[in-house]
Amino acid sequence: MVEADDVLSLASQIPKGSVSTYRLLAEALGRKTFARFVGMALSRNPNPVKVPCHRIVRSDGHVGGYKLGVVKKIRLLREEGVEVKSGMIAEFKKHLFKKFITR
DNA sequence: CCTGGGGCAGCCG
DNA sequence: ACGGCTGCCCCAG
Repeated sequence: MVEADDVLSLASQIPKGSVSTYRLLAEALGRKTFARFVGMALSRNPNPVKVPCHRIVRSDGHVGGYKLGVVKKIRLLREEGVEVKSGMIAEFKKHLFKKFITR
């Protein structure tokens, strides 16, 4: 059974300056159809300090949504060194983190 | 480019 | 507790 906490646990593994995707988290959970649920789980638990939800974007490199406002999400990413242009992550692949520790 | 359907844990009535 | 709808999405058409 996959729970919201599993999502948060994976999300917190993303290092500063990197980004990952809803899809990758879903796959790390072993359920590639969970992308939507991943977003909801992050939204449900707004813990900006422990869980950097702003580092999670859509699989096509588009920024995606953010409970506290997309504008804020973009600002946070920029502060960490990830440039966002026209709603897209610049050099998406370069910043992409996908080595999640699962168990 | 836009549209629709899928998937399922949570939220809300 | 019960059922229906939703959601920080994804992909095929």
